[in-house]
Amino acid sequence: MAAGRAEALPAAFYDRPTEVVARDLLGMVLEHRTPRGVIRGRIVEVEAYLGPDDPACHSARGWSERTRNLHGPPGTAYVYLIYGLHHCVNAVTRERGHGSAVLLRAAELLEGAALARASRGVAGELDALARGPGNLCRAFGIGRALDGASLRRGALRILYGSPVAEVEVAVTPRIGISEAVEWPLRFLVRGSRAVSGPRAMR
DNA sequence: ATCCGGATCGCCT
DNA sequence: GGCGATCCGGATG
Repeated sequence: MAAGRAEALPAAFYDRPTEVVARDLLGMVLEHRTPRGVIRGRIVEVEAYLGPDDPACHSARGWSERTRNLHGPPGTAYVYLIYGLHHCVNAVTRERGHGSAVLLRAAELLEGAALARASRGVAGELDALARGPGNLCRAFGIGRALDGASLRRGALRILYGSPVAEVEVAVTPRIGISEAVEWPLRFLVRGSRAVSGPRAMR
């Protein structure tokens, strides 16, 4: 796959085992073109949710109206509300109907930091703007309106960036779940100051 | 009809 | 490290 071009990742990128997609999303670029301007960030932390056989995955409890887009074609955005106030954005993986996805947990802002700060309503440090899945969605202005949107065309896309070398990647258990707690499905860029979670998880 | 708990965050102690 | 904010789907009666 060609690197370094401002081109959206193709469906084939997403139509692979979810752990592989998750790991390969590190270093790719999340872009949201809004009426107010463009926000771009380098993805530095993700988690894989494997599908019906993964008890921590929303699809483990079958199909529902809320999780409809988790079962969409590869490269679909699955956005949902958690704890009544935070949004989380996922990239759907594998074939349509499988019900697996990668949660985007943190990004380093490359462009549109002022816009992101405005959306966040905070004057925080740059690295904290999109640290954590809820913060990432607020910084990028991602809400339920984007649930089901294609990440390959449209306002919200994931573009080629620079692949992250193996030595730069750390793998840990996922954060905030109560099932399959030990499964090593969280991937992060070592040393990135935008990564969320306690130090022990980095 | 009601109740529960969640892939979180920021402020409090 | 603990807790409240605040919504909605799913389970239970």
